[in-house]
Formats: sequence, structure tokens, C-alpha cells
Amino acid sequence: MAPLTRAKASSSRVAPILIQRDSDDSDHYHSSSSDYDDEEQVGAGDSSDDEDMGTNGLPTSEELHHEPPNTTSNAPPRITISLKKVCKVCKGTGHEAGFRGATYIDCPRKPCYLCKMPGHTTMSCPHRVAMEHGVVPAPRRNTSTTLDYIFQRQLNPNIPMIKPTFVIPDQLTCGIIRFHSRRVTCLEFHPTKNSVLLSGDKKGQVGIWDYSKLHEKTVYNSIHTCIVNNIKFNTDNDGTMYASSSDGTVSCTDLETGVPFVLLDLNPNGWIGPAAWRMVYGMDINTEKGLVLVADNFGRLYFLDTRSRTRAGGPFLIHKKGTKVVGLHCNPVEPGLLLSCGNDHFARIWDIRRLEAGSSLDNLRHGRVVNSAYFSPRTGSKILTTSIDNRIRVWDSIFTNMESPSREIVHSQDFNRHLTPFRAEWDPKDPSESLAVVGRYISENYDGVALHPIDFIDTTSGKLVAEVIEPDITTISPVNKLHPRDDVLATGSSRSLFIWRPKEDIERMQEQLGKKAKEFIIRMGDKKSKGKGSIDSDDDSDLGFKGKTSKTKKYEKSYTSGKSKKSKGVC
DNA sequence: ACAACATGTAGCC
DNA sequence: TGGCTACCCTGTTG
Repeated sequence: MAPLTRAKASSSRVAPILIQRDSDDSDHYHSSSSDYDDEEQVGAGDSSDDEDMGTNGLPTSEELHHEPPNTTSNAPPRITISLKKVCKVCKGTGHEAGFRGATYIDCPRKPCYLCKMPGHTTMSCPHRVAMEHGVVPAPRRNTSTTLDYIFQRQLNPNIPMIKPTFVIPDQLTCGIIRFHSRRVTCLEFHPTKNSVLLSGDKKGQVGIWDYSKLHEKTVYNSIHTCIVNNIKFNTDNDGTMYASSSDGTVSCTDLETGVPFVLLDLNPNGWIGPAAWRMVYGMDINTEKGLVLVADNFGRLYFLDTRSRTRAGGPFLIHKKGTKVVGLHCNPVEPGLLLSCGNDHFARIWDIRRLEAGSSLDNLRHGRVVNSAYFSPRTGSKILTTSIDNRIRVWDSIFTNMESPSREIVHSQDFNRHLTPFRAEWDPKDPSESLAVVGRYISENYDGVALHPIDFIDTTSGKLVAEVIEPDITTISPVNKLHPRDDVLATGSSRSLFIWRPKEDIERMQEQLGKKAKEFIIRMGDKKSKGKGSIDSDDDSDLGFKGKTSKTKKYEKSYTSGKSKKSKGVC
């Protein structure tokens, strides 16, 4: 690693400030001593004990000390300024956490930022060096009996025993930069119109975009007033979408008019303080029974009737009282089975025909908050969950003992107040129900650019199948959805939307359509064209991307010349 | 290149 | 239980 020097200490200060080399630096945290050798320490050799600087220590990067007046001479009181390296994570000195170039250096005093275990950092984490090692063996792993196998085959005759080759949409084909005015919070493909994507944002806006006709896009901003948590369709009527929001309402909106009908309002009396404000998070539709199932931030589940548009049941307490129910999912084969997950660190399975508090069929314990929990898309017999303890968990069969997951896959997906929570999503087209997509929080240094890939994970092995990146997308992509029929991936990253396809598809399209199939990007309301998270391209330009930064160019060379290469780490 | 800031909530006491 | 408050890889603007 080429050591990068820190920003230079100010050299314009006036006397009587002493500039001294700080010999304290040769402490135990000298893992990369050469990084700091040239650094000038400004200070008076204050003997404050660095080692005692715990997390409660208060030194800032510039410590001002007013020394007691010097009684033995007429010299003015000396002000000493200490510019020691202070770690922004633990406030200790002698080391610093943060980016050095495009590589992030962890605080060595904290547990690993990836796997959360002490004793090493992300850089040396075994789950990072080789992603196939990211699987934590669960106690019951590989303990299936022959009977289990037969049972499984009878119940799941559609699961082929030979795993198909995974199709990875890893090439960016189009996108809308800053389509939303706040970060994207959810995505949903239209159930019948193949190229129509719906998106919700933190502000409450709902976007409708036909990405086959790049400019065909609409934004409705009067459906909700804050975070759109979920968008769903009722397959009986694909002209109508349902949305749940942190404004406490569930809406049913005609896509043509954008006029919403409020199915549920949990705050009928308006704002009466933050403690009483109710929000709707989890939502799914039980087509068989004509129900919209929603859940709030107080642990309760509600049934709404899609025909009469009235409340048809609830509230039922399904998670710890007062905690947020983040997600709901109806089993695709047995719609009476409901999977919920929430902030009480549990995912729970319910029979909605026999619902009462505490009547869950199974309770799946997690290390921390569960962001999402989904039944597998075809047979509904597997479960995939995402938790902010940086683990994706897989239960291989809901018909066996659910006490512990079949696998825990270490994957970076921490909570961050500025980000939409990560959710690992099944590939609905994978007949083996193995492939999942999920954005990655921590970045990787790709030839000098810090990028956050979108990961494709084989949930049967924990192996990282692919990491999808685009040199110009430097923002984190927590929201990802795979198309139910096409080989298309939709991504929500910050305020932008992106569409990816497999390389082979793009080549085929280019052969058939020529120029028309070239990459194109729309930019919304952006005066400047350069900068983080933006893509340098003219609107709808035939030339697609152009005018890239030198960094990008450098990167692109190695990217297009073969498989994605990284300067650090192997995944 | 850098600083300021917006900002929700998880987990603790 | 309610009330605080820390908050490590943000993203945007100036």
C-alpha cells in the first residue's frame, strides 16, 4: 500500500507556538508507521496519557492548553496546540480511521466493521478476503436426513437438482439521475407492463418510469407526505397500486390519474406529537382473500379489504409492543402463511386465519433489527432475511425445525440514518431459488475509486456470485429489485434509478437495433454535471457516456478488458 | 479540497 | 417504560 500523507498541518501559525515531533506515536497502534513518519506534531509534549483515552475521552483534533503563567520569567503564557492524530471513531490517538484514498482504514480498537467480531479489522476479516468463507456454519447445517430429502422433493417438485447458471444483469443500460428529490426507498416492477418501474422516495413521491421509452416518466407528489415504505400491486387490477407510508396512511392509487384513495389513516387527528405518530411500514397483498396486509411502528398488523376498501381486521399485535414491524410477506403458495419481521430482532411466521397475540407458528431470532424477510418466490418453502447485524440468513425449509438458520452469510449492510435499509431480495426467475441480490455498504477500492457494489449471492453456499459496479455510480445502492420475468435489475441509489441487463443481452440488442440500443442516461434538475454520484453524460445522448474523469477512464480500461478487477481484496 | 449540514433511530439507561 | 443521545465507509451544497 502506498502510504498517503494526511492533510498537512497548518504552517502559518505564529509564535509562541512550539512545533514538536510527537514521540508518543511509537505506540502499540503503529500498524502502518510509515504513514505518519513525515507528520509534524504541533504541541508542547503534553504528557497526557494516550492510552487512557477511551471512548469517553474528549480531546478534539486540536487541543488547546493554557499553561499556568510562568512565574520564573517574563515570557508570555504559552499556548500549545496539539495536532495529534485523533481517531474519529474511538477518539484515541496514534491512529486514525477513515478513507486513505479510496481505501477505508478501520479503527483498530473497534470490532471488525464487517463481521462485528473483535480482534481484527475489515481489511483482514476472513469474510472479506474470500466471500465463500462468509458463511457461518449454523449448528444444524448438513444434517438433513433421507426423509427430509424425500419430503423436500415431494413438496418442491419444481426445484431442479442441478443448479442452473445464474444470469447476472451487470451492465448499466440506462438510468435517471436525480429522478427523485429525496433518496429512493422502494422499487416495484409493474406486474404486466414489462418495462415500467415504480419507485418511492423519502419525501413521499411515487415515480413511474417506462425505461424502454426513456423519457416516459411521471412523478406523483400528492399521494404521501413522507417515506414511501412499500409499493405493491394487486394482480386483479394492474392499473392500481398500493403504497404504505410513514405518514401513517395506506393508499390505493390509479396509475393514470395519480389520484389516491386512502385505505387506512392511522393519524386521523393529525400531528399530536412524535410519540403518538403512527407509521405504516410492512405491506403485502393476499390476492386470494382480497386483502392488503399492513403493519405499523407499534407492532400491529391490519387487514384491509381491497374491494370494500375498508378495514377488514386488526389490529393484531404481532411483534413486541411499541416496536416497528418493518416487513410483511405472504407465502406465494400458501397465502394464509404470513412472514413478518421487525425491530424486536425477530422474523415471525403466522397463520392469518388464526391470528392472535402470541400465536406465531415460528419465531426466527436475529442478532439485531431485521430489515426484511421473504419467502422464496416459487415454492415459498425457504426464507431469506436481512439484518443489520451484517448477516443474511437463510432457512432452507419452513417444514423443518426453524430454530436456527441453515446459513448465516456475513455481508455488509449496517444501519445508517442517511440510507434506506438494505434488503436482500430473491431472484424471482431463478428456478433453484438460490440467487439473491443485495447492495453492499462498505466500499472496495476499484483501481483508485471507492465503489459500493451490488452483490449477487448464492444463498445455498454463501458464495458471492457477482459484484455489480459502474465506475460512475459512487453512491451506495441499498434498493435493488430483480424483474419478475426479464433479466433486468433495477437499482435505487440516492435519488437516482438505474437499469442493468446482462452483457449478452446488450450485445444482442445492439446487433438488432444498432444505435438505438446504446446506453443512455437522463439527468434531472442538475446544473453541474460532475461530482459524486452523478453520471457524466448528455441527456439522452446517442453517445451515451462521455467526458469521464481521468480516474474513471483509468478504471474503465481494466474494467472493460476483462472481469472486474480490484486493487485490494478478493471477493 | 474541504466544511457544514441535514437528520432517523437503535440501543442504552 | 420512556427518554436520551450517539452516530464508522452518507450525500449534497457551498
